[in-house]
Amino acid sequence: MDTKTLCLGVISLGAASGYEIKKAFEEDGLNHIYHTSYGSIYPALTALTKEGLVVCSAMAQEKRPDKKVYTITEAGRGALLTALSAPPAEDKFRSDFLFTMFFAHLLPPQHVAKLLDERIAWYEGNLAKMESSQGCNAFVHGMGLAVYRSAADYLKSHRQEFLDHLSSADKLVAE
Amino acid sequence: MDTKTLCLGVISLGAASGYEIKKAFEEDGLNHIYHTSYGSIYPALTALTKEGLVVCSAMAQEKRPDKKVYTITEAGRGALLTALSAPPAEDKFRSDFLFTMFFAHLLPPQHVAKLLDERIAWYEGNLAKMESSQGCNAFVHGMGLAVYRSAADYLKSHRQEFLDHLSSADKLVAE
DNA sequence: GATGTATATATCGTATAGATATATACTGGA
DNA sequence: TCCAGTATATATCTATACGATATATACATC
Repeated sequence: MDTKTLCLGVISLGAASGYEIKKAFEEDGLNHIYHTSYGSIYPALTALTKEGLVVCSAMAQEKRPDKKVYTITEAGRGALLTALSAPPAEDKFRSDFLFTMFFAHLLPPQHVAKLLDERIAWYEGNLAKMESSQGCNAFVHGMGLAVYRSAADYLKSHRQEFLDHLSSADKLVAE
Repeated sequence: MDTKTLCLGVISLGAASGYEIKKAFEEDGLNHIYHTSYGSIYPALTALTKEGLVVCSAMAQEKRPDKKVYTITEAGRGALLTALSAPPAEDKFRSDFLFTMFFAHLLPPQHVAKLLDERIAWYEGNLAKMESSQGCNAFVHGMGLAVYRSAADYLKSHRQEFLDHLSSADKLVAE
């Protein structure tokens, strides 16, 4: 799913600026589903405009920087439908944290404990945010909640076991 | 977590070739935790060798292409420890599928049903593979299992509800 | 008065993903 | 038997993506 499609999707829900598209991937229903950055969004919007899939209208704002609002065209709706009809790529979970835990035996136990606690807090913080906002698509929102909840639950219920396992393995090495 | 660190981590568990490092991120315990490609691995191995963090020994093989086996150095173990001690980035879940489901109202219902069934099968297939292999790190392996299981369970238990919701929303539009 | 956050666009360099090229050997089906 | 597909193995190329940075204004907070 390239950035052009991501932008087109957001704009299909209503005219938006690059800044607002970025926010949609941070706050709104798209959070934790896909990620993107200004470095990809702005060039994508320029390309979409050139291809006639969106139109741009500059908006002068009082007390705010000028805003460029992009609106989807009929051709844009067609292109979005085509892109969404292609077989979706595999779901990918990427975790610096789990990679680090894979090598926890190399790290001081108190550092591992700190990392575990921080990640539990991170998941719980996100869960609280997600639970308070209902998201625009209940099915997608619910899936995010289910996955994050299981991650938080797993970390909480296996934290001590893992730390115990690490320290007992350490003792064996010391012997 | 850059590719150099990913390679260094795998090599720290035992000497490995670029091909074997790739496999570690596809089959072994690192599957579903982090992803990388030859386009990143081979340049990373070259850089690691130049920096003296790994050493390369060419291995001629009978009936197989030559293999370059990389072994970690003491400096490499130090560099790995330093990299693992840095604060880990946020966990990121990226799903073409969920992004598509976010716009399910634009797609034919039977196509949405097909996508749901395929994704359920995909999660269940992965779960079966993960359950049969025990992984080298029980904690990390267990987290992967927990998350995938919750994803599969969620999709199975909300599939029909979602499809019903889509068709009823469709009827409202038609009226 | 200084610092931080929010709004808003844009670009730059590096890193990454994914496809492709090359080569050999084995396996399974038509 | 031949052909296609899969597995082993390295390497590179291009397009894209990420993350940091620059710029500018306004507002809140300390």
